[in-house]
Amino acid sequence: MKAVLLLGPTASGKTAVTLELATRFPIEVVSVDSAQVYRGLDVGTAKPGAAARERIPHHLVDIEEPIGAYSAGRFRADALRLVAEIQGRGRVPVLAGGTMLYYRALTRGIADMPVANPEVRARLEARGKARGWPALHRELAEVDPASAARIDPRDSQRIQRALEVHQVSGRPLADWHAHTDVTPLPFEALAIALEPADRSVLHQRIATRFHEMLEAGLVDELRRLRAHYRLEATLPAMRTVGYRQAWDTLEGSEPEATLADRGIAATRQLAKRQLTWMRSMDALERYDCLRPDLAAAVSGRVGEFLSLPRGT
RNA sequence: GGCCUGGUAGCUCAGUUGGUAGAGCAGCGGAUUGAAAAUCCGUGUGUCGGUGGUUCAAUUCCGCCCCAGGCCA
Repeated sequence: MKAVLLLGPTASGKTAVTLELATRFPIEVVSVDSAQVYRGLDVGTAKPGAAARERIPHHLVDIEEPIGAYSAGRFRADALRLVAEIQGRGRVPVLAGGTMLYYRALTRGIADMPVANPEVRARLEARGKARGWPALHRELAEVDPASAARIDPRDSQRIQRALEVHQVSGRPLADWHAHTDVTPLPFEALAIALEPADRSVLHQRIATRFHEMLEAGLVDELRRLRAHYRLEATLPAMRTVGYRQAWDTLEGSEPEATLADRGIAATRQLAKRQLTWMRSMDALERYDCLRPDLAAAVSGRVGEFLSLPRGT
């Protein structure tokens, strides 16, 4: 069985490519996106609209509450299940998105370690803030020297996670990692990567798109979300690009006049990190996402891939 | 037209009692195993507005010019 993987940074044109693919193949899209999973975050995540979702089934979009927390581990399980289901319907799964950790969890596996534990995290968070993360890093070195050596003493999130896993399971994180299941994907994959030949053009697109999001009511959307849910700035959904900056404006900690610039800069930084991930990954077929015939070119390649007999 | 203030990194600015300069933000490179659109690490990219003068040496002192803002006409 076959599946198409479509990776690219924000604003690289993934949506346009999937729309083109849908005109030629019976596809269903599995979103590889850590922000589009949250219901209500529509404008700022460039979520596919009602029209697109009517034409093409989209999975892993709007599956979690804004006060919830999705994860790489859940993504791997969900994506594997969905690929099988889609193939069972005789259709072609297209896994498209820009959350590279999710992509990695899918293709290279993820250790079967304990899930997030909110109570333990809250406790560690409080202690980290009170004593400083280097102090907790020294504690980590006692129980999990391998992870401590790998993690920077200032990297709050990773120190917290490593201590959490140890406290919950009694085993060091490094142990769990050493036993990561690396079973190959149960399907044949064509992995397409969209990268800009000229970064500055992507930057222009990002700026244009962010201004469009503001005009489309990004701030009002956040205002409504805040009225309906008990949101906190620390929630994953509220730390996403655009919503985080709009949050700061609504709270009054940053001026509204700088919102566009702050959002655009954050988006550029996101794109840069996504591109760093992509540079380090192999087995990708790379396309310049700025070429005018991008959708047609990818579509042609996908047609070739799907018509080839299995295994050739 | 006259006077005043400013012109230094992509932006906002600091600084050099004369020895060619540094912060924040932005940018760029990297890490990335259940919060990842997160969390971190590394890294100054510069005819110091132009031009002439003084000086061993000028971004710094002086003259003139240009530009921006303010005040007065």
